[in-house]
Amino acid sequence: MRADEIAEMRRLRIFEDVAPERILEMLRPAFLQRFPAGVELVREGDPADFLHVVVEGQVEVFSAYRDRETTVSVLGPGQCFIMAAVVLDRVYLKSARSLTAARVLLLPADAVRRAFGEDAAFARCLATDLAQSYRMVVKELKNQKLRTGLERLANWLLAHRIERGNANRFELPFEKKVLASRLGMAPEVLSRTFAALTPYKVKVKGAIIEIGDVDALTKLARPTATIDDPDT
Amino acid sequence: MRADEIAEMRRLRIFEDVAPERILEMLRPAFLQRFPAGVELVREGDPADFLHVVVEGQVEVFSAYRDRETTVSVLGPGQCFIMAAVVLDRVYLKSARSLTAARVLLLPADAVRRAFGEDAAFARCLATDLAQSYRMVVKELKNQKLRTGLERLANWLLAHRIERGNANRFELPFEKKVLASRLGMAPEVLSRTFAALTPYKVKVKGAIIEIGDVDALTKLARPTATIDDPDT
DNA sequence: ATGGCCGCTTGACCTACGTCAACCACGAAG
DNA sequence: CTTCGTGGTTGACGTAGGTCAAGCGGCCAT
Repeated sequence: MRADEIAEMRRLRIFEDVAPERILEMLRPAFLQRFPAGVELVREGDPADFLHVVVEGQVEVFSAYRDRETTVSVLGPGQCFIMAAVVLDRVYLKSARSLTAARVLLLPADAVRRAFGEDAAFARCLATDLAQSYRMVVKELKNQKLRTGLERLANWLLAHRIERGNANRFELPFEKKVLASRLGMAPEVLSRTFAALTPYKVKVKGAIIEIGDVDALTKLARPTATIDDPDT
Repeated sequence: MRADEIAEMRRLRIFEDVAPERILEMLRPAFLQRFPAGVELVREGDPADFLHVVVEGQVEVFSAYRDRETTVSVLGPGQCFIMAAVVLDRVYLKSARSLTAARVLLLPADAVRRAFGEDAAFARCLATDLAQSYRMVVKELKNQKLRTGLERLANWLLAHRIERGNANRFELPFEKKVLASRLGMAPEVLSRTFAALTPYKVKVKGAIIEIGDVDALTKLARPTATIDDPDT
């Protein structure tokens, strides 16, 4: 890794409050790798050799069972995945593939575990990160078990609107079939569900979404802090 | 708290590898409380004042949205809940109620956070516990998104059979309506789904379940380590 | 330019599941 | 013993969502 790359890496959230020497020690055996789109980075069931951090691009985390497949999340720069498997030295529970061309930082699992065992600041860092991840999944589980497809889409749109700085017009960050899988429905159903939102002034033209009446959509979606607020 | 109670508490899994003085320091401001069945212990959306540990009895963790409700998990002795909220100093994401009469250890949140900040062993303990909890929820999310009700029930039965020491005959640990909610279906649907398992030699007489042909049920359920194995 | 591929949409149909209501079994309280 | 309440079951029906197939439009490569 080059010096400028190392400088870039140490600003990652997982290294917050960790001593600089410790960060360098962990980065020494690490790789910063480039992948084209559509590559499987990690396969469910394999032992966890690396802690992965997305530096650039998008990574889809998904899982398969029988002939079905579902995407658990889509990660962007700064987010890392499969921390729990690395900390516990277990197999990956999910697979991951690059959705776009991507740069990924690969931290060898044993180095991470050693740092976890020796460095209290890093251990705390991982703990808070794990706690946040845990809460995210819990929210997603509630989203799935308590809401219909229409409600999930409506709430996703509202959450994404906020993420985009309250923009009432934005482009979908990934393909509709990925969104469908993330929301837990078939692509065809997503199409129909978008169509069902036209009475609420949601316009769809290709990947461009326009939310014509935020209040109407909010009344339909009924967002809740304990499911939809990422800071709660 | 009495001396014998304190001795009982320090054997809890969350205190593994934590120095005895530290444990005592955390237990000093703690309460060991008894609750009758059916009491709400924690309400979703409230700030997290206590880390709860079930010492005796059963606790149902659930969440509500609009007029719906779903149970996220049912906890028994030794398991603790809402750790993530305590560590991050956020509100509870889920509610909890006692399903039976129960004894619960209540550790004040600020004491837990102080110990987390000062004691590396305890921080690591929380981190691994959080990592395990994280993986459990991920498995449950996959269970929900990738399987039908029939598959969820079949797999739950197999998992529970193992938990009971490979007993082919056992009693349900809680009411069927709770099981239905845990599995993510209406109580009526659970009844019908049980009925649909008779061709696979599953007999139901009240709360007693008899699995007549483990192989047949396994062939139907197709359990997977990355969803069903609690040690994976 | 054009042929082919891929993502998306639409329609028709089917299945899994939720809902509502009646009914039954069992146990607690009178 | 009777009565009532609660948990569970069953039937009839409605709805959400999956599936299959056809068609459409944009985009890339020849």
